[in-house]
Amino acid sequence: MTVRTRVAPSPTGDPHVGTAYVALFNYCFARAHGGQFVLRIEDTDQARSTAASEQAILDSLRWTGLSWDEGPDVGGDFGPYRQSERMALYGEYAQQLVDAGKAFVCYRRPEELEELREARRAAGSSTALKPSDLMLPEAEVAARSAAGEPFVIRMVVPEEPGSCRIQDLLRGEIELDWSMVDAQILLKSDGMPTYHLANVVDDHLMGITHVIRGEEWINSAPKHQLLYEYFEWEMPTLCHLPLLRNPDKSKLSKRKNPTSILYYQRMGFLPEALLNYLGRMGWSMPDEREKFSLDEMQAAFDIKRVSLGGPIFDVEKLRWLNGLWIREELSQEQLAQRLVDWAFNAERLAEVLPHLQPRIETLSDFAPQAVFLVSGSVSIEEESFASLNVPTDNLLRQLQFALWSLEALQEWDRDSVWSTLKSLADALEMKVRDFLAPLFIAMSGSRASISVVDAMALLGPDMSRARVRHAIEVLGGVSKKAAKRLEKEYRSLAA
RNA sequence: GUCCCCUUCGUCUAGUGGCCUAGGACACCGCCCUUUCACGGCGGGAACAGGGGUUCGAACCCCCUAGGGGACGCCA
Repeated sequence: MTVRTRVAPSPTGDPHVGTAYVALFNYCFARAHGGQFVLRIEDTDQARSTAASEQAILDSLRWTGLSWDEGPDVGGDFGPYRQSERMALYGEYAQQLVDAGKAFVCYRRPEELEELREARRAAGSSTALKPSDLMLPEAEVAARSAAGEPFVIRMVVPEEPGSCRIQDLLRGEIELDWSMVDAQILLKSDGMPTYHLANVVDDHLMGITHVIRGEEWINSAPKHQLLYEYFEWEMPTLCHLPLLRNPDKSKLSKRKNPTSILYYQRMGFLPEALLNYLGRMGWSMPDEREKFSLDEMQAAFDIKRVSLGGPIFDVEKLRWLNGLWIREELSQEQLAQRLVDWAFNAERLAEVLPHLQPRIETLSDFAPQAVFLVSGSVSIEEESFASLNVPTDNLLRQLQFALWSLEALQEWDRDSVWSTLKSLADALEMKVRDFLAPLFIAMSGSRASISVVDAMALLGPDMSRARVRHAIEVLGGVSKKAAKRLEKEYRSLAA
């Protein structure tokens, strides 16, 4: 038995807790059955996949304590630096399908696709585009081909009414209508495969027998099943896990919650506790105990004990569990070591000291000035902003705009943060100093601290954003209505 | 809008036809321990979404309704 987790690097390089969640269940399932657990990195999207973002996700998964087996080397090593090999690999399989009449070359332009979809939406039906919808007259195809227009390869899908049956390990049989399944793009115009093709080809080449993934994939299972049929390969067993949710029950997202593993690491959660907590999401020990190690979970693991309701990620309970681990599982010496490794190691100090050395007169000045860099959150209230003499509404506006721009930021370093905030201040026709003032307080809890941009770089994206969010909340929050109005204004600023 | 998935305390869950007057945990409240605060101990309030069936018997099986979520991309 071989079980895999596909890990998708995010453009910002933040490894998502959802990835660790799925990986944990894959790990336990594989190990409990004496099988192999392997990782497969998604690198079919050139925008999100860099050597750094791949390394980041691997590192943070390793931090949680999960381990994996070396899988077969499919299509060359991972990474964009080996892209040409991978293109050749998937291109071959795509061609194989084209030759067999199971896939076709498509020269449709994005505008045309949008038009077709719009027409269907207006008709109130499914927006799935079928091969016959996409067909162009032969002369047109020849013309576009001769003009060197970009093309994609799409899969052929059934057009007649009917449904497809999918077997799910937890849900049993799921019946999905073919009318919902579109002529999925297999090979993009840049020559890279989409998830769907890469997924099936990789899994086959890697000898994957079980696929445990998020519920969001159920709807594309028919495509995958069809591809297995086209290639005449044996299909792995599918199992769809429930999705982790925000407190408002929507799919866990960084707009509403810190979702990066790095955040929980920086926040001072123990990897054992984080994994333990994730193991309690939709799953329970047979004896119902709350605290258990990875080994214990694996030993008692039974995939049938997964409950299907999407669990809400509750940081309060995670904190309690983390406290249990600290109190009950760590000796004083071990705790001391954890503390050192966490924030008081030479490497971290080297990042922080350049900013603080010029500002301290005695060694004891260090702690009060650095406290906000190691704290999980800063204690601020509405009063904290009073000295700025800016109306609350304006403060909220500035903070909300800053938050949005920071959420959109792809690279998190001093310069990127600075230029984003600077251009925002310019757009608002504000002095950078005035614009940054409330952010200063949001980050550090005071008006006197190291440069806010440096502080954000040191704190990292999730921690920084969480603090801006906290400040907004402290100031009374932004109502839905106000958010809508602000968003409009924000968009016009960006334009 | 269309299709799919889901539905036990506020939250995480136990529960697979009688053991359920529905158990545990977080959070909350009260009491005890304690020079304070935590920790710890004891206790409390708090749920089977609604309606129909099936059955001697339904949280558990079936149907309908409602609610929530997801998918509908040259993202994964």
